[in-house]
Amino acid sequence: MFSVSAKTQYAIRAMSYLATLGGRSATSAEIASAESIPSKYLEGIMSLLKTSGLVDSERGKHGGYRLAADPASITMLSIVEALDGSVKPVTCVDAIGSCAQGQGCQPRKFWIGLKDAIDEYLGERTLKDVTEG
Amino acid sequence: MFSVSAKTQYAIRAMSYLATLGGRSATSAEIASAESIPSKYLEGIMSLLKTSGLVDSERGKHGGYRLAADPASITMLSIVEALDGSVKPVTCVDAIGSCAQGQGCQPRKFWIGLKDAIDEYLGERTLKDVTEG
DNA sequence: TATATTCCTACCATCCCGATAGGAATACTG
DNA sequence: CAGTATTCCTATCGGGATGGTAGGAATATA
Ligand code: FES
Ligand code: FES
Repeated sequence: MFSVSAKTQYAIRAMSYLATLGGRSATSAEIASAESIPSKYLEGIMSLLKTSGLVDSERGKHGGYRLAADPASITMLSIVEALDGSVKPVTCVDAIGSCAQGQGCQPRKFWIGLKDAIDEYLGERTLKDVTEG
Repeated sequence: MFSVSAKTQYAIRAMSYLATLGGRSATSAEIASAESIPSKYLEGIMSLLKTSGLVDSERGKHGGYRLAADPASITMLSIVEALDGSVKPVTCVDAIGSCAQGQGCQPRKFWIGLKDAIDEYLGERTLKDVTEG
């Protein structure tokens, strides 16, 4: 239960690898090789990270990816959300009525509390913590 | 991300309904009707709850289900685990080496910390809290 | 015997996910 | 300009999980 998608695990390992380079840039292929990630699959992941503004990219020869910010200021929550979207134990977390149960049910507050607990854990740890810890 | 299966949501609503009966027993059909759950699907869910010892059952005419314990002593974690298994952000939470990454990777502690945070939240709330709150 | 229920097994449709393929756009190099 | 290395885009595929249904066997009551 609550298993994390391979996509997100890959993304975090990739970000972690970039963090060890001290600002140097790396190609998708280099990261894939270093972290044992299917190379072609990683390309798509890096694109998502780019779209979310977590990494910067340059195309063409000598292109590659680099972190867009300091590892200490990139929260794990931002990485997770970039790939799998925001934490939603149930579909009605923000808008009540978006559940199968129209008007909300008893356990709803409980699920929202769970979301808050997860968000808090993910939000207060940074890429730096994870890479060094 | 981290969405809860319909199965588990159904189970919690069913347990919550049983909790309101004050020890009286209810048939699967009654619960299904009261909580708008596909009746035949709920049958399977109730069986799982039975196997896990969370409810008691009686067969035959005038059979049905009742809570096996006081709502205040049934943790939400026990319900969740009965249906979707234990919380496992990554496959190697207990046994290192059971991940694709053989020897463990940097983010592993981070994932285990997440598991602990979720387990704590689920473990310290009871069916009573959820049904009344 | 008739009826109401739990319980068991099989099945199905659909969606999601991890992964691959092929190429277009872009940028550097000589 | 030609060649090459890279990001980026789109399409596709196989497998597995998931939500849900069907049918009936076992069991208990009346
Ligand atoms: S109505 Fe959304 S969780 Fe019950
Ligand atoms: S080795 Fe299990 S999470 Fe990385």
